[in-house]
Amino acid sequence: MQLSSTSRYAIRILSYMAKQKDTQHINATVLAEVLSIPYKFLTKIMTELVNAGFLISIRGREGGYAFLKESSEIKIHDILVVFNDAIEDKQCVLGIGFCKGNDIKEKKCALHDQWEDSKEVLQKMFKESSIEDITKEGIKL
Amino acid sequence: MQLSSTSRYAIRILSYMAKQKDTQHINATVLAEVLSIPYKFLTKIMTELVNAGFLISIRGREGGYAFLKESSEIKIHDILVVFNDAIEDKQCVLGIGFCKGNDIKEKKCALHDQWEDSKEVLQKMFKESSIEDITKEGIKL
DNA sequence: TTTAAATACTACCTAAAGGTAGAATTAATC
DNA sequence: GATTAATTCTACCTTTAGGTAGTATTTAAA
Repeated sequence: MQLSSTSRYAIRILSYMAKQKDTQHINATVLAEVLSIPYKFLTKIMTELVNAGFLISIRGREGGYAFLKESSEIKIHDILVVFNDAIEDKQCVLGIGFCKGNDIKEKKCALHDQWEDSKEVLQKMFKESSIEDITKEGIKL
Repeated sequence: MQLSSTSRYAIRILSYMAKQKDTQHINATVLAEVLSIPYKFLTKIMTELVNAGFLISIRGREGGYAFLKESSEIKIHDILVVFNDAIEDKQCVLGIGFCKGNDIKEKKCALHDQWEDSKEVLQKMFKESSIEDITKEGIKL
């Protein structure tokens, strides 16, 4: 029960980039090094972050990546959506296709009520926390 | 961000078994059928549930599985531990090995504070809910 | 204009999760 | 005692996530 490592990498990357406010853009070699992420895997993730519209890439020599969206506008939830790691509203903790929620009592799954509460706390956290929010001085990435 | 399907199967199996109070024991063929779990995969899980001490197996003709532990004594958390799906106390949402929690501010990861709250809600749910608790009339498995 | 340093694309490799197959073992019933 | 219905063991197959390799493309600097 945890986020995929791809999602975790992505969050750390964006959070680190947000911390470097003074820098115009930053390249993959540096990111891979400071964040201890395999270079080739990181570039794959970067391309997805560009395609998702969070970043722009500057190609060629002296190139790199920079924010397209404001870091305050990028919520953790948005990142999880890109990497298929978000908790769907209707998602049931015990599986798919047999829990029909509160409508009909018969169709509730065994953990339905307990999960509803936890799910809301998690979703709230992911939907309300932006990259800017989680990027404070003194944190480790 | 969800439980492994193995864990979900295991919870559903135990929950279904707990519902059949009058039945002494129940066999794999029936379980696989009513729960729509591939028979061969189910038997693999059953063996793990036996080895974990939740169930006993009755081998040979007319055999099957029965509870060894009381269903009220089997917490969801215990099941998740068996299938390496539990949330560790120290587990950080952004990865392993770089978030040292509240001790030193410098070592907190970017989502530390937000995750702490959610983690506690989840852990509480998993640690306090027993198989008996989640096995109520009118629920779908 | 060449070179070097960067991203992008395509294809593949590896490990783990999910799932399957078949034979061995066990024990009640005929 | 033979048969049958059950669990168990060992080994393998398939899919997906995580990761790697190599080449093409882009562009600033020399």
